[in-house]
Amino acid sequence: MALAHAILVTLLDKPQSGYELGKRFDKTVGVFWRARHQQIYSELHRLADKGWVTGRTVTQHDRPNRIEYTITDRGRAAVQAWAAETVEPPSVKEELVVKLFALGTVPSAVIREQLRQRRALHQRNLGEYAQVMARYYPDPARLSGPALGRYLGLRCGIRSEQTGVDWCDEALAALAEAS
Amino acid sequence: MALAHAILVTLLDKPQSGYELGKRFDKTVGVFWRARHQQIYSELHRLADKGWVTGRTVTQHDRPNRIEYTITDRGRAAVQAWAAETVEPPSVKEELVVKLFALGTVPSAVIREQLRQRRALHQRNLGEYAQVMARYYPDPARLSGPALGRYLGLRCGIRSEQTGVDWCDEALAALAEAS
DNA sequence: CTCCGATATGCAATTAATTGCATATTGACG
DNA sequence: CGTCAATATGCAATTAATTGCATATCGGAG
Repeated sequence: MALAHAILVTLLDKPQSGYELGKRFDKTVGVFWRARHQQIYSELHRLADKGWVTGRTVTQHDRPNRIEYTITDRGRAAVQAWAAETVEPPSVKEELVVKLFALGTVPSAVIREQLRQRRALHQRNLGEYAQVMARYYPDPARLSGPALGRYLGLRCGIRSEQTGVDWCDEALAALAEAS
Repeated sequence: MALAHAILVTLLDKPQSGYELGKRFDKTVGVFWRARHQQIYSELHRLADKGWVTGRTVTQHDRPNRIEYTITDRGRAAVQAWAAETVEPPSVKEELVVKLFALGTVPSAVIREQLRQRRALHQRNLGEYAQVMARYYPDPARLSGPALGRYLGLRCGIRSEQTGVDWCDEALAALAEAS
């Protein structure tokens, strides 16, 4: 029941359509709670049924109409109640490490190739985050409220991507010797 | 389709019952691919149907009988095929960061409390990992094969728990000022 | 003797998530 | 003019995962 809350939290910022939410998700909250567009659309219907959001069709002439969702007071109350609940520990699905456990049965060259790809992914994400940081948070010391929260989320992303790069390097070094 | 492979990988080490797999999961592979016992039992049935594992009932006198599963050659082949496939990017569900995005609507004291709890969790995990490290990998330089893979998995866990602690500290410091 | 906790396995119902597909508009490219 | 990409929303089927419950044995505590 937390995708609902991830969507609500995004709507706190401003009213948005399902499509926008989907796009936005990729960059911000979605990094920490990924969802496909189908899931977002159906969750929005459920949220509307519960009265936590209201939808309004916005007629557009240059492109298909969109349905803009606004969080309601009851939705805001739901966010506050949820925020006060005990937080669940993070859930990770990290297939690459599972593959490492198969070393011995699987040739290390196969694993090394995947480690290189993973390293490149982390590096790419780091680059993107650096851009966001430079563009939106040039002066982190002055932040407060929602902006501070988003900044700290970005910092979390940066730290874990950097950790990913470092770990890949360590693993690649260890496997190079062991070849 | 990757819980199946997580189980197979664990069975590479030695034949195990569903119960053992469940216990083991908590400590090793399960850190990177969590699953409940119900899921493990039903997945084992599916794996047996596919002929990737074989089950054998072991009569026990001091406790209930258990079904010990052994990976087959076809199972081993499946592991190798899976290992060569492109690895999926890690999927994270990190509710705590989502909550941070609600700052402004949610009082920062609520978030701070949860950050403290999360920090304690990371610290606790670090302690457990340190024990495993001391007990099983006192001399990492000499490792090879499956043991090296498990060691690198542990290193991944240690690095990300440490990153978690550091990030919590950063967030707590930032929120203390902003109160 | 009864209850509790660890061991050991599992079913059934529900919810969450993925996969595959469907539809419709507009502008740009060739 | 046809096709492609981006915008925009959604259904249906399947799979994965969670929640809640059920059962059974054994040893130890009270």
